[in-house]
Amino acid sequence: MPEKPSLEGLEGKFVSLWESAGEYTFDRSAARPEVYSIDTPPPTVSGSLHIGHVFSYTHADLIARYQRMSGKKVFYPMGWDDNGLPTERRVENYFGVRCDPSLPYDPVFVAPETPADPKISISRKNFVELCHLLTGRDELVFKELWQKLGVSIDWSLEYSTISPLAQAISQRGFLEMLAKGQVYSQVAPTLWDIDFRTAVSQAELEDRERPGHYHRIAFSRADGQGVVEIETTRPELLPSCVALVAHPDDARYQPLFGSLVLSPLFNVPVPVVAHELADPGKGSGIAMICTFGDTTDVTWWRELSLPARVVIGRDGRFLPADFSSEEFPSVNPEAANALYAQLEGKYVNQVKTAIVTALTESGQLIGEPRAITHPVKFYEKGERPLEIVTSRQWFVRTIEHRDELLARGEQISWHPDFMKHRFRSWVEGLNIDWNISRQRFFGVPFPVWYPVDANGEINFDSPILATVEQLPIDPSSDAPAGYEESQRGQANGFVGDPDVMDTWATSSLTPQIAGRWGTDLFERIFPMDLRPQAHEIIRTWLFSTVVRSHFGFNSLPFKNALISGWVLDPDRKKMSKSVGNVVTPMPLIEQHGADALRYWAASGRPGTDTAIDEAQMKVGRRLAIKLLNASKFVLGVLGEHEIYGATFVTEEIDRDLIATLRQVVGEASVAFDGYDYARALERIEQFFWQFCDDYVELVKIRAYRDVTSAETKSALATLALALSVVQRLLAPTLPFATDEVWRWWQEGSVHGAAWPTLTELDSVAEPIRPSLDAISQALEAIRREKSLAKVGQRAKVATCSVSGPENFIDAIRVGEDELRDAGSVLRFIYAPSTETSIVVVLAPTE
RNA sequence: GGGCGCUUAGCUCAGUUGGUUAGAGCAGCUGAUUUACACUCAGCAGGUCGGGGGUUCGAAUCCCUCAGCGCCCA
Repeated sequence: MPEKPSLEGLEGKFVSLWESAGEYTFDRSAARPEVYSIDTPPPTVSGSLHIGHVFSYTHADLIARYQRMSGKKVFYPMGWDDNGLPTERRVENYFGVRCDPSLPYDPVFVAPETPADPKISISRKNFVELCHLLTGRDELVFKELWQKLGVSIDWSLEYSTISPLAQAISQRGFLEMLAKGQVYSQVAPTLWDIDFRTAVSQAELEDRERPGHYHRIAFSRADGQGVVEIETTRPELLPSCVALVAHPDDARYQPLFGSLVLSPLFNVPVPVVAHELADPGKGSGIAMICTFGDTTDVTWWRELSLPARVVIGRDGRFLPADFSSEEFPSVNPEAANALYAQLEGKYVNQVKTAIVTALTESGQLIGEPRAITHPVKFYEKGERPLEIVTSRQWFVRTIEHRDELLARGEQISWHPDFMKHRFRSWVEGLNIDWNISRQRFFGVPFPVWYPVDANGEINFDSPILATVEQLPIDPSSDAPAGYEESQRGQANGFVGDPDVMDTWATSSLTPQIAGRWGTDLFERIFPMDLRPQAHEIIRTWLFSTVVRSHFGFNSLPFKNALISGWVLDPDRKKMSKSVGNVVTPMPLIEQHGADALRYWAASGRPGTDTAIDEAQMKVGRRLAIKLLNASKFVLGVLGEHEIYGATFVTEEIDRDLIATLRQVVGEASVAFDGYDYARALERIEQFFWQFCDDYVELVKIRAYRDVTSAETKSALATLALALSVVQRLLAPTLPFATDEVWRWWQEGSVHGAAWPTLTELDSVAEPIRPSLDAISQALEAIRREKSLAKVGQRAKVATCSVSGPENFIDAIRVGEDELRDAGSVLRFIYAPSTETSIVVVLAPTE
């Protein structure tokens, strides 16, 4: 025990101590019922470390530590999400490179020290190597934070989502879904980011309010009987118009259904059709259907069996189109082609301007465009609106399983409960199957090749599948069984599937990856007990994990979902890179200590957004310091004597202290069992300060008085018991300070000690009546009197007059000796009364 | 447009099935002080519980309604 206890350096000391002792190593022999398993979120290592990490990972760790002390074999792995677009972007910017899959591998390529400008184009393999290099570095930085924060992870279970293990499991999961018909590939209109040049899924969409204009445009009727006016925000899609649509009940347009109109400028005859999704109240009540302006266009195209007139390419530029062809059957192809010649190769905004100008000249733009603000679909990481392009993609069937997935959501125990609404409303709103293919580079490839026929055509309908034993494979460098690498891309040869999986297609298998699916470990940990995560990824990570587990195992992936809120900046604003208010955790840990940050995090209840509050961290730090000092003091009082057991607790006041503690243990355990770590801490903390400020002050003198007396032994036994219990109660929240003080007098780590139980306090008899509250009231009255008189707390009290009902007076009598000692009271006077009062008269000062 | 959450002291938040005078911490103010702790201790002050209405012997708590803030979904 140090002379002057301090929190300084505890993090470094215990991180290595725990690691070398294997304190948190999972017992691989444990059977499922003994295990508490945690489906730890693998953070995106290419994002910056921020305080939100400290927040939610502390919440999970509080539960992990509680369960471990309660006797469970805790499975607490750690993974890093390093595959996917965030890493690609970081690598592009960090080194100044760009992936060009058409380039050959350069075995001697060395990345520049500083970002190259302009960007260097490199092969896919070189690019992927740089991704590995950078994520490897990033992961070390992340690991250091988790360790310094005292998260009780078993680091031998570390994994990353791009690792061969994760790739093999992702590929196996994919092949199993394919075998069961739960995944399919299709050439279909897909939401597409023109900058990243990849498909995106519904889960990655976000609506952003953007200014736009309604353009009122006149279509001529083919029968020459006037015009039909439509309104559109996307006049640039006029060349891709395939129909006009109105609601079937709309009397204004019923006469037109089935008739033809001519698209302005391009003069392509298109039918007027009816569909319920047309909104009679929007614009003129009739809209044009294009290929494709939005997802409703896709629905109309599909349900009304309309032709497709594709004009927007994968890079967002307008594709060639021939208005004398069957695809674009203009009645005036020369004029249409002449106009279109000016549009080809241009971006959406340029085409829009050109078409609006042309419409104005032709007199088919009615009135001025009307400014509006409307929601536009963006890829969440993207900067330009999504387009819809037709491409081959892999989809997981979610829509047809909607009801089963909703039922799964109901089976999860959500903490807090109301978070289940997030899941439900997301599943209810699903309208596209989950697209899991991405046209990118740093991800898990699909374990699939396609045969090339004698004419050089790729046969997508009979893919060549890898076997589970081969996994992981990369179809772009591995040849399928029965083929030579030289046959790649050749007639009668093969090609590899060029895409990689959506990062959630891998992350949705975290229980399988962490649990080493296929080994006995998996059976010991699945389904997991706990999924801790933040609420913004309910629709991605949580949802996709439920899907995979439902399909693969007909099971929930985890029983409990502990949802953390967001960390807001000190002004309660959402943190974001663009605002520049993102807070990095390391300096805060260095300044306040890990226990202090954990204390702040632990005071943020599940699901509650919480502002960064350094004042609260300081409170946590004070609590940790108080624990050091109180422990030092109590152990000093205990001195070299033997530690008296609970049976020595005989004095009324001591028994009442233990009775109170018993209640705290009960409440804290119930709270932790219900994932309410914040409530548990609140009760424990309140008891601890009361223990220090009142109980210890009261029994100090008795504890020193006569080591052979029963009353002193009772005080020493109570102090020892309460100290041991409090140290353990605080261990999940303050792992560093508690382990420090625990080791001053106990064997091993507090984190391997048993969580306090009611049973271990059973041998202390209940007090005859509660007395501590009344005694504390008296102590408070004495202190108040001295404070008001502005004298020191050691000043003498002439009389302390206690009046009240019999049980109140009896309670005070129980603590009379202690009050006399702690308050320097010379004389007590008792008077029975119906009213309770304590009157303190100070002794005259000399 | 549909849904969820929040609104309690200057600030951050507790407040369980409705039940004495609504609590805590921080900040503020007034003091104490040196054998556990100045990263201390004691005390004081501070609130029409967002507004309105209702149920009830009794409402921060239950119901209705309005307003503001935040979020989710469409």
